[in-house]
Amino acid sequence: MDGKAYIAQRPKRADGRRNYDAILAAARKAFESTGADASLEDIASQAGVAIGTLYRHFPTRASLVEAATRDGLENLVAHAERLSGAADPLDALTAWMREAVAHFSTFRGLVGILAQSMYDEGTPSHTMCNAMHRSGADLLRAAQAAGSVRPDLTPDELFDLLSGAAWVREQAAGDRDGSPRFLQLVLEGITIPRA
Amino acid sequence: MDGKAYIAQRPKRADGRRNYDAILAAARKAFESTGADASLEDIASQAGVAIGTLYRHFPTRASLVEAATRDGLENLVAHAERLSGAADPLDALTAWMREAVAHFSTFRGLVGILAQSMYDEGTPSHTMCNAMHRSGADLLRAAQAAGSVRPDLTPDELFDLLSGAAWVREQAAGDRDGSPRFLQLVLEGITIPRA
DNA sequence: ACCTGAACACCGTTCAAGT
DNA sequence: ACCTGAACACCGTTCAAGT
Repeated sequence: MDGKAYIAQRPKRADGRRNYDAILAAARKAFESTGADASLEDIASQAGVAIGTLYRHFPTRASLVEAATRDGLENLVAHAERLSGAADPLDALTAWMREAVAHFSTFRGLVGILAQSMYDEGTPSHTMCNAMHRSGADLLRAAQAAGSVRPDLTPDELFDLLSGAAWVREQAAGDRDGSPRFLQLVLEGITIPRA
Repeated sequence: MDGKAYIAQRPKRADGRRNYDAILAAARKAFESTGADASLEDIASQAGVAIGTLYRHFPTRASLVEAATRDGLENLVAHAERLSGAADPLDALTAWMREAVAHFSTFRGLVGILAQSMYDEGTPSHTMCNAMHRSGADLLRAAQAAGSVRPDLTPDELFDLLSGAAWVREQAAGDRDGSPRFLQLVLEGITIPRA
């Protein structure tokens, strides 16, 4: 709520940096196989460090999740900037939306954390969520200005749709992944047919 | 996976039935305030019984969730049957969809349990999910036969859309509930304008 | 600055003893 | 048939002692 969330930083000392990296690698693996509520003790032992070391670098689970997803979400924002000003703003928006859904559902439980972080300043991922919100809003505005997307759709609504699609994807066990179709239905619902 | 999930039954002996009911009441209250992962010990103590008694009646958390939501979801199915054969099949479908979203998001975590139960037979809520699937499919088919809904939409996809809307609603903290708008966008996306 | 691991707390789950 | 609560297991979190 007060924008004071702790953001993990890569240490300067060599041993600290080695452990930091090992914990992040173990965390990504554990999150992907077990979900965002994977055991922190397992992660520490997989990384070959004591549990206190994990807590020293990542005082909360949220700070670990933030650090584990930071690069991927930064890429998503960077890609949006590359797409902005594209020849076809609708193509740009839909391509970005597909990518966003994939990133949001990197592991089970992530999209819920991101959805909470979007409107809670006291959360480590809030800053990144704000950046994504801006990126998405820019692409949306361009597509609306081109007359390709219904003009009454707000950025908040866009993110609800993206999050819903990502959540459906995260629920899907292996085969039955309804999210491409989900997103397709959403897209056909919000786009304006070329006359 | 094997359809052998334990379904809680209301005991015949008076003291057992009293405790069973008290546990269910406490569970509903706890689920609504804390979510589906509310502490079972808290629920037991709120109900005025020992933890062993809770486990006797509800051997798994899933069986308690199933029992706590059984009546509400039965009503949803019953309502679908009343709506079937309505004068306007599209109105019937949309009314039912709104009701379904409300029921699916009775408390935080429920829609995830239901989404899992839909395709996992080894789960207490699977039977009820099947019934809801049938109900929704009937209303969908009627609306499609009337030419009101795009004919390529499958019941599975309908439930993905409903679940997505319910999940958005469950994430929303108090005020910002995007689910009515979410559902509205979905509905406008899947319906066929009357010519 | 950073690491370790024992210590504490909390909660889920089981089960022997009881009515 | 049903209830109780102690006992065990597991895991998150902290912190004093160490390098």
